[in-house]
Amino acid sequence: MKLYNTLTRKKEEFVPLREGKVTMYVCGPTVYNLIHIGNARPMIVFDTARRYMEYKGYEVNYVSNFTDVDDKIIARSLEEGIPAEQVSARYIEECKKDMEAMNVRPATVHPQATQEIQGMIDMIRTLEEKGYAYNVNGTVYFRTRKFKEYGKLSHKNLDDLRSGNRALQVTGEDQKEDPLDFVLWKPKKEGEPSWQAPWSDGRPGWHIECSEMAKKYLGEEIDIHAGGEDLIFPHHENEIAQSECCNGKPFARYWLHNAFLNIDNRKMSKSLGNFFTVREIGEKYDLQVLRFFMLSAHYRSPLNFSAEIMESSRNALERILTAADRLRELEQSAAEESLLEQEKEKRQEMKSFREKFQEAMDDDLNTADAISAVFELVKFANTEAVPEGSREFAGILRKELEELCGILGLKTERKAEVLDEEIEEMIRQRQEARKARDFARADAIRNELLEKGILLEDTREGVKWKRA
RNA sequence: GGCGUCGUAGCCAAGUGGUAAGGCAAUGGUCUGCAACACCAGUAUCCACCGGUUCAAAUCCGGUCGACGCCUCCA
Repeated sequence: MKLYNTLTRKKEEFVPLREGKVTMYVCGPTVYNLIHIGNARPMIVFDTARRYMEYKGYEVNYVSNFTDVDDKIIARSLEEGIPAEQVSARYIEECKKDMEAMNVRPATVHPQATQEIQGMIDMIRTLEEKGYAYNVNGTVYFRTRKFKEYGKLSHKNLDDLRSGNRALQVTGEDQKEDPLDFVLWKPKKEGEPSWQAPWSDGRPGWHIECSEMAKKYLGEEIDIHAGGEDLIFPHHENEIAQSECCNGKPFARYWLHNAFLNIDNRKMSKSLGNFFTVREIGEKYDLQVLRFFMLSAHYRSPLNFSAEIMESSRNALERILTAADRLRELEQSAAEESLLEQEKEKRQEMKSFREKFQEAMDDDLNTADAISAVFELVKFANTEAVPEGSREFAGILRKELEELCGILGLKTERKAEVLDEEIEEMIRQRQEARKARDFARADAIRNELLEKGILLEDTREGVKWKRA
């Protein structure tokens, strides 16, 4: 498969360091609040990448961190008058709930920064010993000038960066040797969480967290490092500097970055406050719809979120679920048991959809194109699986649909749900009215149910319902 | 200012040199008591605009206009 590598700005054939195994690190959220739908994009996209690689037979060691020490968490803890670790513990739990609802699988490991402080201190010491770090009154900085390749990921010209940073230099960063130097360790302020270290009681800089956690759980050299495109600079650039200077070898071979999610064509940002949490969206839609929406565009294209597009996504996903429901019914009710002659040919024909799907996914995870292959399979199933056919054929199609959807992390089975006795009774009454050909009454009951959010469908197999 | 991305039907979105996938919405039809689901049909002579290269371009090159991202915490 080919992946677009930010480092080389090219699509490259993916070859893991060790055959059959993939090590992958995805930068996770800072847990100071419920996650927003922008956070959800990398989670969904890279979870899909992981699922596809596993489908291809790779064993994927997938690590995604929680940043649980940070200014915003501290601010929140002061606001609520509770310890910072209570704030982060709460939002880690909430985040995991959202992930589950989006069908994002738990990572192999979800390390937390505060549990890995000693490793970070060790890394900083090594950097200091090698001359890549310096201590000024308890604050330790990374000496970017000493790392010749600094800027290779973001393809930045350091002189431009330095001139662009003039403003920073005059605002109290004058103790740095160079405006591009960044913090590895900072001393605590009153009331902040802190850890003992050779330079001061304090806490690590943001970038060193990921360098250390990737190293500890995946090794000094990893296959894939991923995250949002805004992390390219400075976060990932700094990770490269720290890791490569400390370990003396290349850090990540493939750098993957997802584009941003906009809201009604405007950038979403925490500081602007125009963001939706995943939780809020979950109140209006099944979060499978959000997942479908996220995968309907290529991960490197900007994606716009709006109510209209979510409606469209909901309906599109419904089409897939309806087809899956129908196949499951045919598996029970079709006339024949085993494959008919003409169905054997159809089974061969069916393989083209999977081929198209794989081709799309092999091409830098083109999920939009892969979804189109799923819809072609849906149409094929709706047309070719018939009550007069065999249960085996319906089953083959059902499994095919389930597997392709499964790679995308889309469940084809609806949540089992039991209706209120009152509603069941209304449905029964309507059936009686229909039997008596009292259609006025039948329609009245149907409309009443619709107002309660229950949509009825009369089929050959009897009356069915779903949420409107 | 530096680096980079994008502009395809009402909406979303693939396609990146060989003559426009797929989905949503809308329309007509079949099915249905009526609906819903499903199926069938048609639906962009054309891919922001201008010019160039080529037998051939939405796809390559140059320019124009427009939208946007990073360079600062941010997925």
